[in-house]
Amino acid sequence: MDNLKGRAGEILPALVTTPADLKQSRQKREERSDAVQNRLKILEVAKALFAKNGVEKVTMTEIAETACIGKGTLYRHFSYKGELCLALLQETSRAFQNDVLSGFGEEGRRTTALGRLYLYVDRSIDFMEQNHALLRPALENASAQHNTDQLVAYASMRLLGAVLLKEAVASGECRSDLDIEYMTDALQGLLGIELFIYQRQAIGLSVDRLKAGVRQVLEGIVTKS
Amino acid sequence: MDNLKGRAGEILPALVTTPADLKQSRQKREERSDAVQNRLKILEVAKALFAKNGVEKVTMTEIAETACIGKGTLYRHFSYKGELCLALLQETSRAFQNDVLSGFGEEGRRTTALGRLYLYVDRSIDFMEQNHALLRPALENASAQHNTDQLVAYASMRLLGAVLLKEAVASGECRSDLDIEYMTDALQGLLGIELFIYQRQAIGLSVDRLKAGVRQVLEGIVTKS
DNA sequence: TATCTTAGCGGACTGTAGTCCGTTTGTCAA
DNA sequence: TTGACAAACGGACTACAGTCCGCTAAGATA
Repeated sequence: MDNLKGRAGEILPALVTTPADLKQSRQKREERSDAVQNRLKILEVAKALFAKNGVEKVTMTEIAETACIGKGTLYRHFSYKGELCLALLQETSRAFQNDVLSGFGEEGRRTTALGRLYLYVDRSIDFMEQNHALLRPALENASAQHNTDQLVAYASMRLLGAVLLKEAVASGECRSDLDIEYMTDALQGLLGIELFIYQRQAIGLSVDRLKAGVRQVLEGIVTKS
Repeated sequence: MDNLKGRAGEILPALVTTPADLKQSRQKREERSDAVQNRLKILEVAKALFAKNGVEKVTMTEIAETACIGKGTLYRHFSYKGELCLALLQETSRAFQNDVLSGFGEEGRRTTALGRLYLYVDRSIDFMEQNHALLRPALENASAQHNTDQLVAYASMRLLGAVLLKEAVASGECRSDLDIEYMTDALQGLLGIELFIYQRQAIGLSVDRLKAGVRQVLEGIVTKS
């Protein structure tokens, strides 16, 4: 398994760059026109099938057949269902990611480092609420898979949490003996999609309750005053 | 998806009772002798194969072939690999579960409710360290699956955390406005096997660091004195 | 326009999960 | 001991994931 430590530098830029962008800059030839067409067709078909039958129920074979392409072609574009989900999430994600990266715009600028950490939590939970159907398959087995996009997506989120935590500690708002590295993962755990779905659907907690809950945990590491 | 709320009463007794015990008390006829033999053979073969090739690599088909039984027979006993892992975990689990249920013996009696919560964390992490290879397949997709044993195992752990948290709040050691229900899930999240494996293997945190980390989080909800 | 190169295509193929159902056999009652 | 019955067996079968590799045609070159 890859060790993600210290890869922050390479990962961050990827956040604001789509895989397509990267490919174009790395490769000599552009993608062939039929390949572009097929990619679009796959995404279109997948989107429709997911909407109709639910992500879980749709098989890769079904997608290939519906799109009238061979399985080889499908797998050339997306090596498993999660990658397809990730691609469908791209548009939505970008807005979210830019928001986080920009420091949450005006709202973020008006508050402290700790405030931005809270904003990060709220936005993450909102994002999960809106996209959990695609997020689960997109991230499952993230640590086991060796899929680059998935690792990047996961590591990016982790890094953002780490940065915000570090800032909050540096600004003196959090206890200085905090194990930031552990807390980063703990935060990722609390904001994990599996836990989210369990809490929302099996336990029935509301979005606001989840936000308040994470906040309550974070309040615990705040410098006592 | 099942709502687990309020099922505490039925779940707790199951913890100290093996599936076999339950079957015996519920059914008229005892299990047929050839069935008992086959079950033992399957467990034996699975244990050996898991040890030799790693749980991930071993397939259900391979287990059936090695045990010289039909696939139907295998699936009659264990409907998927995780159930097999759960069965193999039974012995080890029981010691752990009894320990928790007994209130951590002498050590638990000498300390406070909060102390027992910390003990619970430590023991859980130790347990994961020893059994993660079987625990991951045993619990994966726990929320999605409708497997009874799995739900019981998961819900039992959740309940124990809830009880210990409640006691700690009742004894005045934790902030009284704590959202216990949320915190229960959060604790489950922090003690989740997926996060554990990620932190241990991908990030490389030590067992002691994990214990200390969870404790740091819990210290945050402790009544300030 | 003709030729060449190779990215991309597609479907046959392999391996696994999991089901189905006709057959076998352990157990119990007479 | 025998017959009846259901529990248990087992392997053929279906469905899906994912790979492989020979073929097709896009588009670069001249």
